[in-house]
Amino acid sequence: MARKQGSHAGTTGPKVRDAALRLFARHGFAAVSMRQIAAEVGVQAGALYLYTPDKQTLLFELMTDHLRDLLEDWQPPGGGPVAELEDFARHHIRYHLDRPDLVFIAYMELRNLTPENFAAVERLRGAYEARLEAVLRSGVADGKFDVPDVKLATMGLIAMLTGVTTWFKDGGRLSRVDVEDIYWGMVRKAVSA
Amino acid sequence: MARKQGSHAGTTGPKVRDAALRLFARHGFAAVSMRQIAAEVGVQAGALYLYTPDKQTLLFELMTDHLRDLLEDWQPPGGGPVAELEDFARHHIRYHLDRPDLVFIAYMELRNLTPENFAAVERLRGAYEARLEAVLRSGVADGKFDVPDVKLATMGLIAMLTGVTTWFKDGGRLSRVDVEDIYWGMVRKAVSA
DNA sequence: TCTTGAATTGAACGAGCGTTCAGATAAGGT
DNA sequence: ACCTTATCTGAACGCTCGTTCAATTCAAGA
Repeated sequence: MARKQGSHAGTTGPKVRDAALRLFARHGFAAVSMRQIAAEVGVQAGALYLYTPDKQTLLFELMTDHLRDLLEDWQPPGGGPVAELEDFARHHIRYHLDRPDLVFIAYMELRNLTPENFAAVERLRGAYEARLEAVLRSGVADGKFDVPDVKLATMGLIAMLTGVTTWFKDGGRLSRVDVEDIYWGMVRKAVSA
Repeated sequence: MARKQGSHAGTTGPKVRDAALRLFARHGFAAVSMRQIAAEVGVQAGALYLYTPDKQTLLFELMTDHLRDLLEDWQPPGGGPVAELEDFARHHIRYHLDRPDLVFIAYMELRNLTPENFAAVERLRGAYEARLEAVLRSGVADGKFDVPDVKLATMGLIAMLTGVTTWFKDGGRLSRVDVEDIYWGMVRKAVSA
């Protein structure tokens, strides 16, 4: 009854995060117990506290790491507003289809964050939205796009693109590239001058 | 310590549902206890079981009543695909802005339903989506719309429109009608031939 | 006014919760 | 081979959970 064979912080730590991610996404933060996470990892509940100060921080760090990844994943590539908007749309869809659990959690469990943690997550999300907003604004400025309200268009487009995670299944009627193409077509037309 | 003054099933019943709705939306189904709901209503926890067989059914009935309302709220008004699409978009936005808590719950708490209850809710949601799908399909048939995939366009448009609940605040920069107009403009262009 | 039944209390049930910690064991540098 | 230290166990803490039920009181029809 003590340290286990093969135990190593470098392997257990990520396993804790993976298990928490999967379980939070499937059942919701509040519905998942530390003992369930521990069972998934193969340790006792007490051992989790070597890797996180508490349950709330576990959630918070999953969210912020995800949003930081998302921000790093896309920088405006240049080439003008239309090319940048296409690049954004395709990257957004790819990133979201690759990490459905993280996306789900980052949208759904905001209310389980403390006010400070919530503010930090909202700041990161705002930074991402500002990227798209800047592309739209520059496209409006040189007459490539026509939208009555850039902020609203930003929110509308992100909602539409993110929604792909709610229905897309690999091996279905449409491939990922098909989906990218079709969404990009709708985005392009929705903001076209 | 027993029956309270002014007690009446006709008043307590709705109060239970209202309190559950508000609390579920704010904190999540799993994070809300029957005792919290009871406190909000002004009764003891045991009394709730006169109005619902259990906590899960309370959630399920909130969802199904909402979706049935949504289905009743909009019938194709005729006048051709373009007019019908506009009517759908405007109704969808209005309905969702009027019931943010119900909308939130119906999207977020699906994973807390039993498989049977989940299937029933999905059936209702599918019926609603089929309404929009039919409008798009008829518009494509007579050349008014051009979308590469009607099903995907349906999901994309509903996601975009529903997303309005995540950011709209009354008294902000844009009125509800402004928002309706702008979203309708984007929808129209996104599916335009 | 009396009686009947609907509405509610308050206590209790067993179970599970997040978190802490002393003690035990394996890993890894010397 | 030894020793230190990182890793983990298992028990325990006080608390809350959903749900049940006998007892009690109010409302309302006769």
